[in-house]
Amino acid sequence: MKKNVEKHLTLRERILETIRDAIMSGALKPGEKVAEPELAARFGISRTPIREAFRQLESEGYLSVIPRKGALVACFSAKDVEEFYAIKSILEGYAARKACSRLSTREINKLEGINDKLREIASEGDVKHFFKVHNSFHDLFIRGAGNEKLHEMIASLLKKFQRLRLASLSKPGRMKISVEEHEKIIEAFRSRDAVLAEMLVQKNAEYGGKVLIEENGIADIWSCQGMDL
Amino acid sequence: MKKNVEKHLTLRERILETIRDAIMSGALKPGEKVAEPELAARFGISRTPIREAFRQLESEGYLSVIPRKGALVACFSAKDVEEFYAIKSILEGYAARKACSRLSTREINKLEGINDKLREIASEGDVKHFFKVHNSFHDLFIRGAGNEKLHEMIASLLKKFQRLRLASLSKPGRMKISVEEHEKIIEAFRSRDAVLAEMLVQKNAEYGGKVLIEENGIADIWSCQGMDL
DNA sequence: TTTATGGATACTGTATACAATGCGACCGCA
DNA sequence: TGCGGTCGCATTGTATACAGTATCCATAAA
Repeated sequence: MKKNVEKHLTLRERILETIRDAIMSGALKPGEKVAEPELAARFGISRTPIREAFRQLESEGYLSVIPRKGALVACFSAKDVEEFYAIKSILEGYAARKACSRLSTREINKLEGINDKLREIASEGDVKHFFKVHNSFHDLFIRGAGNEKLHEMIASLLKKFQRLRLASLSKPGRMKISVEEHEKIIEAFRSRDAVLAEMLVQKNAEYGGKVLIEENGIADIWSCQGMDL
Repeated sequence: MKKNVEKHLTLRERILETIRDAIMSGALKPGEKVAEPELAARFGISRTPIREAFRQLESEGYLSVIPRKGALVACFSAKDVEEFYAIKSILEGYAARKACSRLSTREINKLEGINDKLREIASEGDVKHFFKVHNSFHDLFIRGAGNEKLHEMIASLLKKFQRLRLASLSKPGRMKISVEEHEKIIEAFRSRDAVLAEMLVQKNAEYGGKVLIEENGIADIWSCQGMDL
């Protein structure tokens, strides 16, 4: 009776989104155990769709399922973070290089518009809002590379590490710096300097990682001390 | 009573491997429908573990599951192939660049040893054997980059497109050229020329893709004409 | 007091039963 | 003959029941 539109989604699909959101938002913490019967009771459904959702979440890297023991929310080690930002840097850098010759003037203007908005949000200090708009900035030029698989790969990678990136942007002054970096990137796009654009985007990504690793690390928040995988 | 060692694998894990192998080897063709009841009957198990395996295979990109319609083996379009080789090129290239300064002389010698073996197999014309050893060559220097996540990403990407790469290597003369390219790559490693190594590995990957796309394409074998998604 | 062993409990893995939806064939009508 | 609708079957989605195993706690022995 409520939302007939999305009533055609299967229970599995809905529970999948629910759990994934809970993990990304931090409601479910890394290392925390996720029990099937509890979720089944909570949502008033059987274990079957939940188990199927678990399998997908495991493949996507959100859960570590240990046979006959159960599912744990995946943890990040410092090395994971380092590796993540390295890969992000390569892939986004490549996307920027390719996009440089493909972006229309109209799209570059749109990037400028997004960045103007980001500057505004940054001065207000609304990190979550900044994060959303920030994502659309990157999304735009990554799509511009014209490689759909690449776009998917980056998107799923970013999704998995969303918490970390949010934490990175939350560091004092990070938002402002981000806006300035974007400005330079836009400049490179305008002058169709592919090499420069790639370099700037790479630096941008690497900097995001450094901020997290250097300042007292992530160990206290995201890793799972005393837990083996 | 048969194989106690691997008896501790769950049915789901075993059926997962079985289906994935069937897809990678081509026993299950792209676009072909995979029915749960049939598999259940064939292996004498219930649908439950099969369904869970489907969810993983879907996340990994081997199956396209359409709600209430069933599972199809995923298809490749020409664009998929193009995009795949582009990504492979970037990631492997980066791995080579990083590995260049990290590989020990011992490891480089091992690469040389593998390539000698490849030359031998190439002259015999055993494509499947060549393929296996060829993979170990790439695996070695990709691991050498010291980025475990990168290694995983490349591995899962290659796995998914295994059929294509095998087809690429099967083109006449491709194996011999591959050996020669490897030689140059090893040379670059020896002289610790990271930029050259990256460039060569990229070219190597791109060439593998070109071979497939240019020569009468893949459309006749791998794509699914008249099928949407 | 500490450790080991036994059982109870709770959870995972699998099977089966049932519900709901989609597809196709057959029949009726124009 | 062609088109449309309805019925029935097959397949997918979900629930439930059962079996096997791991964990925890209590009790007993050293």
